[in-house]
Amino acid sequence: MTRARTPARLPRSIGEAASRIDETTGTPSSYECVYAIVRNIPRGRVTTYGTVARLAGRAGQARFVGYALSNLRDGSAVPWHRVVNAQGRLSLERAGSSSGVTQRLRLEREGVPVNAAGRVSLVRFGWQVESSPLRRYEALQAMGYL
DNA sequence: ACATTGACTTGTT
DNA sequence: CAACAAGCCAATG
Repeated sequence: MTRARTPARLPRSIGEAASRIDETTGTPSSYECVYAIVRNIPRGRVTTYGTVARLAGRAGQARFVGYALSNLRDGSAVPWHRVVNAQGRLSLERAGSSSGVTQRLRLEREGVPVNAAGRVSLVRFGWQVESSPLRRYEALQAMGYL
């Protein structure tokens, strides 16, 4: 089994949050920091890969977030369907993944409309954590990871 | 060790 | 709008 690895760029306290093991998925702990943020996206809201990356202390590493989410196994409790790309589109649909249907259904079930082009209004349904006074550390603190 | 590949983003044309 | 380029970085062969 792989040893818990702490992302080098993260302050120790955040790194410790990241090292919390998710036994259910058995995923590498470096992904756990990403999952921690995603778990805090409220029902009926969506946010972008880039925003999750920023809150996870990985600004500019949106791809890493996508990679982490792709590593989730089926049935995970992490609400991955609330993460869309910067244009408000469902990346899974564009990638031709069958999970795109699941994402669309889950979003619509919680009141987030997806239009025919596979797009969500970030203005109306975007998670507002960015525009709040909360910044990276404070956001994590508020979420109980510091 | 090197190249390729993504559930990405931003800026430029 | 669409297409392209550059930047990003862990995983994979």
